[in-house]
Amino acid sequence: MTDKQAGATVPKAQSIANEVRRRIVEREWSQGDRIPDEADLATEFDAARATVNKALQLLADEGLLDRRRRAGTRVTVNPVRKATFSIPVVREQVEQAGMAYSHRVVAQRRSPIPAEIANRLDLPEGRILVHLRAVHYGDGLPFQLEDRWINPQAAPGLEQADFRHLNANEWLVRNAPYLRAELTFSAENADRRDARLLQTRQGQALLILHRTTWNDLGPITTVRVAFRPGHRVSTESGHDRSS
Amino acid sequence: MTDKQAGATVPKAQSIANEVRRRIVEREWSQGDRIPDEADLATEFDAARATVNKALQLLADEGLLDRRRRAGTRVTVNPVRKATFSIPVVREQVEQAGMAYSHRVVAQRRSPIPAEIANRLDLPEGRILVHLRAVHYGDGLPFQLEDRWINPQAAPGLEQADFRHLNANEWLVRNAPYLRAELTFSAENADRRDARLLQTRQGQALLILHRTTWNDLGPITTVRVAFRPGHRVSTESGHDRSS
DNA sequence: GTGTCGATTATGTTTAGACTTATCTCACAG
DNA sequence: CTGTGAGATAAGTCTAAACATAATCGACAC
Repeated sequence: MTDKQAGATVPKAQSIANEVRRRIVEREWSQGDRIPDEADLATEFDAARATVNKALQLLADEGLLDRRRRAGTRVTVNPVRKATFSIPVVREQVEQAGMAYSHRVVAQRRSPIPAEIANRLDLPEGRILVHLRAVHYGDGLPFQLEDRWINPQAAPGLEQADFRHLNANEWLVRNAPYLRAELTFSAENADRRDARLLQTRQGQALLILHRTTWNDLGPITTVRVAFRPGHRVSTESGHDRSS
Repeated sequence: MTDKQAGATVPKAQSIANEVRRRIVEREWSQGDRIPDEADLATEFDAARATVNKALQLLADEGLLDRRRRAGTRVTVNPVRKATFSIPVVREQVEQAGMAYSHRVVAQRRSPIPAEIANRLDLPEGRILVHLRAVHYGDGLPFQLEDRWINPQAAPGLEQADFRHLNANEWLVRNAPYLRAELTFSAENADRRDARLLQTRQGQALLILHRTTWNDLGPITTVRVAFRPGHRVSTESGHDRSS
């Protein structure tokens, strides 16, 4: 009685989730309330318990419901809502904005890692890794600045790669899938080098993204990305069209 | 044959997902490859097809697999990995860092919205909303600065709320669940007011978070949060302990 | 070669039923 | 009143089976 318009049929689990979500948003069931158990909802919606389970799991993943065995399901009191960002490959990002992509490798060499990087990667200071700095352009204007360290031990085949043609980001994405990643956003004032490479002034506020990835061989790479001034990274956490 | 050590039993779907993930990361199955179909995997892992389905759905949600009816399941060529941030309530954020939380309302009044806000909220310019500015402190030092507009029409009960005691963030979280949210990170140089309220210098790079939320009555609130210098927002996208 | 159409197939979704497991409840003993 | 233990209960997981649906593939006609 909620979804299921003409066009595409909405899966039952979805429409149950939508209806429950509506009841929460409209405060028919308010914060902390215990909601009917799966069996009851299954009866109400004329569905199997597994289907109701799927719907409620979904809402629990969204952070709207708290579920505990035996204790039942309650509406989350203090929803710590989650936001999902998809971090695309630079080139696609640029091209999606309708600009022509190009990139330039500023420096590429093997070099002992400084303390800060060693710390981020959990490797001993002074270990030799591949250090790479590159600028990515959209329509000839700087789009982002990349300062990357790559661990050859976790990225087999690295020696053959030539980053002047294929950018490092894409090579890694295609050749070294990761198991774990850590992302951090921060803001920094552009230093002299940032300013020069991004063609902006020193002191300009820059959005910085640090990303480190690991696989089962150890850390793969850590990178500091400085976006061009004014760049925004956004997400939309919505649901499907409901009722 | 992968998980299932002594202690807690790992759900079968999980351990199948782990094993498939391992095969992908170790390139037994590489980018673009078609992997065995659900029925075959069900046989291999001695599970029901539904269980395999659940495992593969999980990996598809992670962005590791591409699944299409009839066409089968393939390893994603260009994994656009997703990062999930949980944006907690300020007070909890401060307290989790082991600091004492306090906040101060700098301004609170009903006021016509300027063009920029009207645009963000999809409301006509000049509409009267509640405008609120507040500073949140940790151990007496500025932690973040909040500049918020609230739409009373979408937040029933707002009139009674007194934000000098309970902060707006928490009142909204508890009283106006949202259906859709939009988050944007950016960086700005602190203007004179930012600098004064955050006790820093003008021009300091600040990490800015814009958040707007909607429910079925329309836009609820939009807020610009300026974090104290050096603040980082991070996420860790990992999986469970596998094999 | 090109296009159409129908059979085939892999995934999508649901169902009913069973068993497992955490934990809440309550009665009873101390 | 406090602790303990048995029982009940709600979610967690899995299974086997069925039907739905999107796409692919191949046969056939042109």
